[in-house]
Amino acid sequence: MAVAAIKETQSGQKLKETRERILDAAENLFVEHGFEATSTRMVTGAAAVNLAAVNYHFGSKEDLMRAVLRRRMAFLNEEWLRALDEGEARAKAKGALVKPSVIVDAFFATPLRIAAKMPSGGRTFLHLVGRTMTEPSPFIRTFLATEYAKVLERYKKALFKALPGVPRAEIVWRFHFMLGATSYAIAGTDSVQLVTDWQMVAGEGLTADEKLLPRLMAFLLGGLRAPLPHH
Amino acid sequence: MAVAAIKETQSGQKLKETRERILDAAENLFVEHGFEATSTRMVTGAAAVNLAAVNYHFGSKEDLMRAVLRRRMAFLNEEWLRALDEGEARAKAKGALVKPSVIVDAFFATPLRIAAKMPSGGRTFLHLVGRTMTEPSPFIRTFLATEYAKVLERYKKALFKALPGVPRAEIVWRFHFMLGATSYAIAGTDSVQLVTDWQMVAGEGLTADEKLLPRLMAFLLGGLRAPLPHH
DNA sequence: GTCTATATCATGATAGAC
DNA sequence: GTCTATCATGATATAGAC
Repeated sequence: MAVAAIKETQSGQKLKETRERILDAAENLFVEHGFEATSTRMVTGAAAVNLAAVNYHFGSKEDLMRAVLRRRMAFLNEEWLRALDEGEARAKAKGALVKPSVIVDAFFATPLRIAAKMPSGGRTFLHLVGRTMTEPSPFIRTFLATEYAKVLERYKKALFKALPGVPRAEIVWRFHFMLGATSYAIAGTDSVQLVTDWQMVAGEGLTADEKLLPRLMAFLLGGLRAPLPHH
Repeated sequence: MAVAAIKETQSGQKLKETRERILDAAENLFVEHGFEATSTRMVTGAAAVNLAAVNYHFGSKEDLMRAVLRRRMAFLNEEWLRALDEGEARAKAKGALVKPSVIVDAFFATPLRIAAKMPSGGRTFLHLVGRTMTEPSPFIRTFLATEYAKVLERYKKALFKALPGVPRAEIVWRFHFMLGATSYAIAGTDSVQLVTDWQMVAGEGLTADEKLLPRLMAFLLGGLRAPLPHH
């Protein structure tokens, strides 16, 4: 192997490692303190890279945040579409409509299943997904809106088809309620400590319990299937 | 009336007005941008008071945030306890257990009813309540934890009594899910715009619709009453 | 490509005149 | 009680050495 090739490989790997270290550190800090309260100094310090590295590799702090989100959302979006495709294919094979419970599972259980398969248990990933849903910074909200748009459109249409008797406005409302319940449960920002007299590992929060998934799904489906309110 | 008395009254009113103006401006800005992204200069600018006024009247930016929260939470806590007292008194008069739906209504509908009675429609108040539930700043979370502790303890016990057959852990989980659905719905931070093909006043968000309350209650009760997941 | 050093600016907070 | 002036600090971002 030529020396030039080795140098290129090393250079490429080193570069990738630096970028990745920054992304990892930034993800952790953004999740823990939020975007605004996290400084680039904290990021470069935690990543053990130079102060200028963030701007060199990403351009700005906002662009770093977008890169952090994009890295996770790309895979999440793929998995969301894959899960819905699979549900629809199964239903088609049986010649039946897709059940609402299948759609709800495909959407809301997918992040939890991704997290469960991640090396660290994926708690940071879940916190990221949940916390960003309530970030006030406008650029994050517009970024998420465009990033999620395609997937959400597909799920919305799937739910409309699966619930032909239900007014569409009601379906949309309930989808938002489900989103709220889920993002709060996985965000790890729960300041309401109701759990003191019931065993829970200290500091681990709701997401620590592996029973979260069945519990959450039961709740969401109960809410989705609830009788319609009087008009 | 003596001149001294007039002066005292004027001075007292002026003081109250300045403090209140700061609190109003801070509430709006904290709700819109979050605590970290809001500077004291933005607050004093919006309140049209001097830059030093925040520190003079409140001590620090954190103390200002606590004052903003306390001003609303005090009344909210009272109303929460009053609503639960009323529900329990009614049930006692009938010699029956308090129904879970009464407890859920007392807790989750109370902020919405308070907001509806407020002059501006109380949207800022709702956003404040919902938004602070997911603020990452540690001092806000510990403040909320202590501020809400007493009320939450009472509601938790009421729910345990009202649902004698249900495992307590399940009740606590579902209370958290209900909290998440509600705070997300009222926080006004929804970046997931699913509502494009269904009429909604631009920029008003979910809380603008006066149908939110019945819709939310139907969803929450459906979730609370859902069949328990398999263990 | 990477880091040192620094430019530029906004922040929270305070001292002291009035 | 209110204001002006200012402090020390920490922020993002960049210029230029290596």
